[in-house]
Amino acid sequence: MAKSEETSSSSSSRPWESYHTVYTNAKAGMDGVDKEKVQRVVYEMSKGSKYFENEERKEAYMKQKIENMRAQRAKLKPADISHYQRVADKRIAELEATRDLTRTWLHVDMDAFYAAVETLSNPSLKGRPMAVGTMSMISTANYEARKFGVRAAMPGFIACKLCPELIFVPTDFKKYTYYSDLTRKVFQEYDPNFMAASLDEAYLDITNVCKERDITVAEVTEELRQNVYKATGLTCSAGVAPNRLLAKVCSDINKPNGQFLLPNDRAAIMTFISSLPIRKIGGIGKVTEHILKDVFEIKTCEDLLQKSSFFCALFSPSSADFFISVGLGLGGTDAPQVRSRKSMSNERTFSATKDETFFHQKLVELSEMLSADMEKEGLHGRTLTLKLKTASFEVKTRALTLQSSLRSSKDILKHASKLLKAELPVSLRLIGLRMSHFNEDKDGTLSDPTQRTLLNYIKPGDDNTNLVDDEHSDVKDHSESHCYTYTNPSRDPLSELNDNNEQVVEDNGLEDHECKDQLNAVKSSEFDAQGIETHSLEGRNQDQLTMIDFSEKETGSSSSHDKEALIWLEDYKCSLCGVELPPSFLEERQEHADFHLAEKMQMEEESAHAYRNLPLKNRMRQKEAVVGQSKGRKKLKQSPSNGKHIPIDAFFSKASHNL
DNA sequence: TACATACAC
DNA sequence: AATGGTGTATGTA
Repeated sequence: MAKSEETSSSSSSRPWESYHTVYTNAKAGMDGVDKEKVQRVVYEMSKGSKYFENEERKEAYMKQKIENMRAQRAKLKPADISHYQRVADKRIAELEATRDLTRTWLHVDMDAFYAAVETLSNPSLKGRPMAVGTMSMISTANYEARKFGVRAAMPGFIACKLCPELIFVPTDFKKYTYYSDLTRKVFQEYDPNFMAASLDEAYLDITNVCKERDITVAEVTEELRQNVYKATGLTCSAGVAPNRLLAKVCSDINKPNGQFLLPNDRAAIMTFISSLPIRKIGGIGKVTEHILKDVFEIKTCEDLLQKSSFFCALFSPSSADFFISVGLGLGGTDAPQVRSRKSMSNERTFSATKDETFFHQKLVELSEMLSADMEKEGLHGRTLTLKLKTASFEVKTRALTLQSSLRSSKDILKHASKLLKAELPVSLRLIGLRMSHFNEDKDGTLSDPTQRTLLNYIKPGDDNTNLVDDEHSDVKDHSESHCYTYTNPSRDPLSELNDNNEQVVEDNGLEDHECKDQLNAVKSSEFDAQGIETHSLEGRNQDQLTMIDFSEKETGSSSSHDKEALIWLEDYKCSLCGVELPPSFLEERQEHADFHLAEKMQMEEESAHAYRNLPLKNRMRQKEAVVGQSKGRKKLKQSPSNGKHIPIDAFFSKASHNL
């Protein structure tokens, strides 16, 4: 009753309490945090935004879902309930029979991993509140920052408000991967088949080590953590339990730099589980917690077992099994199997726009990235999914399954743009592409992984490629996304040419300057400076490349097209205006050509009389002007839509005749 | 198969 | 000014 009083008053007098974020959940290092203040600040910074509106929309949807479930629950008659209770009891017995207490699982979790690594490479950050990420999004915060309520997944500008002293460090996945590999070498000594869950988490079956070395679980765990520290200078926390689900819960208990052991004993497990809030369980998130609490008054894992009849009555069998298993303290104990990847994707966020030329450009980039990533793993896919996030944060996916699998960026682009066209017009803030339904590579054209030109150049010798490597394929990240402009092999030779280019050298100097400023402002490490340098270098090389492509082809083919005919340079760019349209855009290209033809005819007609009387010299000059214009456009290709005579938007608008 | 959700890090 | 990217699983139609 005290609770209902609370909720009813909060919506009117204290509006921030009804904005349910994830930022005030109990988390390691957040003990002394003034939650009410955090809640208020987050609300103040968020309200009125598109994001906020979307959160409200989602919240409303959830409430609806809860109401539906309540109604269904209310429909159950006493007879139904006793029926489902029998069903549940049977299922409980069956699941109980699968309990395996013979294995000892250890879950390791590095403490504030990204932040800790950054502090290692820049010790002046020690003891100061710091976050890894940007003003838009924080990946990790160190413990000093967490005291202020700053935490992962919080936007940086809100964190700033909570902690004005907060230092931001940009993410550098190369570094984290390097340290992650060091930790994994340690893990390997305890379990050669350990499961890497992410860069900073792993599951180890330490049953055998304990037996073989005849030492206690506690000793093994202490030793492992000590060895991780020796190898990396980083602390970690560990949890030990008879299954992975519980081990994960346990590793959180004495975080940071601590461990917690749950004995392989049923009574101990049930005691442990009984008071455990369901939200601590991996797989139970904000929504599930809310539903279980509001519809069934379930807060702890013990409650899960008490209310199991409802699961059998109202949830799918697999959900019911999951909830009951959790209530029994069951979890995975089996040996990790090698799972093949199911999908591969990339997506980019940008400031919301309706610019269809921009969309097209994004699709080109995403297609090329995705294609390159698939090639690296020798994959071909059959299902392509386009992901869109509208300016109002609504997420849409549009999928297409093909008869035969594909991988080339052109094919991907062709289908992706078809999917996108059907959605126009829209205002978007994100576009993504996902490929799934894989077939293994037949022709074995695995590209050599030595192609990481820039990485080698920037940070030599960071690699120990003989790591254990499980399914931690989620390690693709910024380091790779930065490289996408280099993934087109046909361009690589040119990029080397550019290294000797005078202008690039000059720009390098400029960039250095910027990096130093960054360094001072952020008090960051030299790695970061290099990261920045990498990024902007690529952008410039891209421009350089395009120019070179252009002039080469222009001079090379000028003899053959005395009528100023449109040709597709590099099979890709219009020789007349520079617009980029891959061969797969057949209709688009035809229209584009028609446009130029019409334009030319009109021009000729208008100036036919005067032109014919001009001396040859002037006619040449006129032609040069066209070329010069094109070159200029290439340089300014960051804003491609401002070219009046490029009707690319029209291609997108005419969605219908391509479907 | 298509799409939306939920979840994790 | 400003709220990410990658991957899996699951429910539903």
